Amino acid sequence: MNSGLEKKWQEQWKGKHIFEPSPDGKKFFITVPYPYANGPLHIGHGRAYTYGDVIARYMRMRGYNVLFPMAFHVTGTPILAIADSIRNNNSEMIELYRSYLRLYENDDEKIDSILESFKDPKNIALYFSEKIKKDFETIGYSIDWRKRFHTAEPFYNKFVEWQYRKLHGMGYLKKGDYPITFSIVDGNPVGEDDIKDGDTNKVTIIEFLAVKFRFQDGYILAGTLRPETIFGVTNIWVNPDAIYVKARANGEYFFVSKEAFEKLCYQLYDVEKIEEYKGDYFVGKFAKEPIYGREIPILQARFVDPDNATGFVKSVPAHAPYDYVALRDINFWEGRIKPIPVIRVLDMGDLPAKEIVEKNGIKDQLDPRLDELSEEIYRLEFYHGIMGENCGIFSGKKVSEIKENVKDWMIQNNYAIKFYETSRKAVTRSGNKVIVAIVRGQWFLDYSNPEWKKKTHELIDSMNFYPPSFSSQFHDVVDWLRERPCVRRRGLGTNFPFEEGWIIESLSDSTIYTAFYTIIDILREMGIKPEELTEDVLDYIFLGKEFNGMERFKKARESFEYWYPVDLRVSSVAHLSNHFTFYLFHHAAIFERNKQPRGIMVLGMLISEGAKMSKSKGNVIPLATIAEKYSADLFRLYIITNADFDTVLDWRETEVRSLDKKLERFKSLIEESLTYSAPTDLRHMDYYLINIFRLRIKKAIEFMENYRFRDAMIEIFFNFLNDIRYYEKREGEVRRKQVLRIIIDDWIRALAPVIPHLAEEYWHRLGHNTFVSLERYPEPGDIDFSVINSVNYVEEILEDIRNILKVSGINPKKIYIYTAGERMKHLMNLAKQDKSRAFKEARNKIEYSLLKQIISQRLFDKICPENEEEIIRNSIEYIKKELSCEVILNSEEDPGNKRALALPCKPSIFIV
RNA sequence: GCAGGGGUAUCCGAGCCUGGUCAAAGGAGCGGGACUUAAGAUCCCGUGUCGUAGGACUACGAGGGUUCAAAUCCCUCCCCCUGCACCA
Repeated sequence: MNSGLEKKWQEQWKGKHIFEPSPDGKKFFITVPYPYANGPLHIGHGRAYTYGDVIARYMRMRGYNVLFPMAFHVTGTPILAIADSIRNNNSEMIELYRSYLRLYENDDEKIDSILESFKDPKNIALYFSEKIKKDFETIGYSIDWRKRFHTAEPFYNKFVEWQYRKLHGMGYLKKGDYPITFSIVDGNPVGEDDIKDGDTNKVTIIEFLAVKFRFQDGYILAGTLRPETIFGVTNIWVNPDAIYVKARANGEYFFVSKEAFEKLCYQLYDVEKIEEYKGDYFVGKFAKEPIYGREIPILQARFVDPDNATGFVKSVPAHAPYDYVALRDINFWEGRIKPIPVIRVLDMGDLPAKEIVEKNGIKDQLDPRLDELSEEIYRLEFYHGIMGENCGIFSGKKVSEIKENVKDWMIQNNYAIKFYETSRKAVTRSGNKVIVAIVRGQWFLDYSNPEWKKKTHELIDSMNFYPPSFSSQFHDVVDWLRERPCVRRRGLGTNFPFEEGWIIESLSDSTIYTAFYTIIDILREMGIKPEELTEDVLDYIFLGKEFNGMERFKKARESFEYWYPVDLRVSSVAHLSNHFTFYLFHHAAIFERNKQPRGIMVLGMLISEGAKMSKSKGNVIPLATIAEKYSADLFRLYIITNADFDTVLDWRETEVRSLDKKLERFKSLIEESLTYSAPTDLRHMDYYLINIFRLRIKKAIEFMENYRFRDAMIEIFFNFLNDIRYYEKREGEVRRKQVLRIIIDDWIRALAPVIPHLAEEYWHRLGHNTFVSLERYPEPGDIDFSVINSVNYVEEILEDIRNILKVSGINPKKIYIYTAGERMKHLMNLAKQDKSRAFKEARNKIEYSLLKQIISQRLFDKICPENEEEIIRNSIEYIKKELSCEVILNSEEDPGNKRALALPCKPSIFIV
């Protein structure tokens, strides 16, 4: 809508390089996490950058030398996977990308050729980073594009490598085994994106315990999530129709289902199949439970799923509804099995499973309600259960306290091994089964290191958070972060420096890159080659360690010294428990105290028409269409004003349109004033408008100092628009146009951070030839509150009169107003200090009841003008006009006997 | 499960940290009026209940409590949302 005007100023800013600062004066360094460049961005991404930009622009106008850079993230598998899909002619992916390209291209042939180029992942990253940059320019962000880079560049690889050398040197890297979701057919780990419905129905990894029951020359493995009930095991369940396997692993023989065997191949070492059986082979045979060596029977049950855990289930009929019902179905194996209670719960008998099953009238083992009941009993026993006398060293302990200990104890005594299973049956997008595999030799960032945690806690204590409550949340996250795998087998990114064949994972390579912004353009400008970024060089630049030959890098060192640390990092709450926290950890580890982050601003998420944006709902709004469809300034104004920064922001078309009307109103107010000049003979209402404007500016600045731009804009945009409307009501349109000229310069500067294009345009049309973007933010100046108060006072009287009219239904001919005399003022002042003394001074009933009113309405706390009569007299014409009838002030006439009832600040009123 | 956040009038959404000035900001919607040939836009008034004088009553998820006074502080319960690890 404004695209011509907006483009004009964007080009001017760009052409004059006004957002490309050099070290000079007091600095402010603000960053927003870079986006992943695998497609067009939507307005959700725009929220963080808009906030960042508004702050950047505000701080610039407050006299800071502001750096606001950005770059592009390309690390990881998604871009690779997209290129693969396009190469494999995956029609879904091709259509998706075709639709993305249509946002930017209208020539079908060109789209095809670009799609063709996407078979190379680098081209996807390059194409979209270029487009994202263009989109951002259309929103008017004051970004310093000289700092741009992407995370697969050799320069960046050197930087990340350096970081990992530092971390390794400090002992913050670790190596070990790690369970992951995995596809056997693809031979790859799979992430949420690779799993069918993985985004809506998450798959997590569940750690089962596979209990070892001695059977023939090996062990039957029975999976369980409740190891503490092992003491009450009475039998083992097997599915008679499933296929089972005898396998060798870890030097022992195991019996498990065929499916479990496949999983174990990826969880244990050197797993080998020896023989296959049908499930009924086991039925009626015996195995030995590991604790006491009791012989227990193996029985058949249809509820046993061979594709869940090991395919054998240990049976604890006293506490597991499934087991109880299955045993009941076979008449407790002709009475030879008796449930063994091992957990006591108050208010329940010995056999909770029996109780709950009978209470709910469960008929057989396929009843779907059994899942819920199992859950219920689990909760009950976990939180309120005590281990019985037959539980060895655990007897008498609370279940919730020893559950983990039982697990450890069983593993240590070789009674059981771990078995990992997915939380639900899952397949990849191409339909291949997902299992849990253990990665050997996985490298981790050791976030559990107490010394590292301590440093990070200290950092958090030294920082500012917006909103402040997030400080404690960060402490919490730091406390329970554990080892985090930091390398992957595939994807774009930086090679792991300590072992071939690994790539540093995408979140792990994006922790301290804000430091890189300070030097990247200098490296390029000076023709420095990536391979020159040796450990010595980067130690010098970032840590100040001198070395022979450091002269060449002096400029980079100085730039880092000047700009670092980041003063404010802005991003959405989604980054809290990952990126933001890693950002803090890594800074705490690597940089000196005075180079650690100073502030973090956490934004709420953005939804569209009341729902989370998603392709399936069709409510995703691409950033690319915003400037053209609405105008950048309208978008920015909406983002800033429609919700507090720390709450959910809902993009609603109807609300955008209604905001647009407000913006149009603003535009016409300004434009209508351009041809007028300021009046020289200032009147009462002129002073009112000037002073209320100053007051609004003052409040706005106070809000903005805490980055509360919404509140600030409510003052200087919405409320002030209302002030102007009120002024016009009282003084007329022409006068309004004239008087606005007095404050128009200040007003435009005040709004410039949020609506920079309009501000720039009007600033120039007012005859200035500087950029408003580089002007100083207005100062409020002295505020005369008496003018403001007197206007409010008159409005309160009007409100009272209207209320009386409404209730009484009188059609007024004459209105009498009486202001309070000195006597009542005196009593009020007394009441403020000493209520009982005031009552003593009351001379009569009327005074007494008025005093009561004063106290109950707390009139003495109101800002009450001294000269009430004069104020009303000055506005009497206005009052008459508003009520269209005669208004008589402090007349000798007193037809309603109201004169004596006047209170300070609350004149009495009589209407005929 | 673990952690965090929330439930406010027709709807969206402020306020609660620092209790009173809160029938509760700001929008949207709805009703009435002005303007207009009309529609739209804009502006004004109204929008819990009752009330022939500026008031009273009932209200801020439910239930208790603290207090002269609670949407705001404390306790219990119910419900909802977000993140949880290789996914950027």
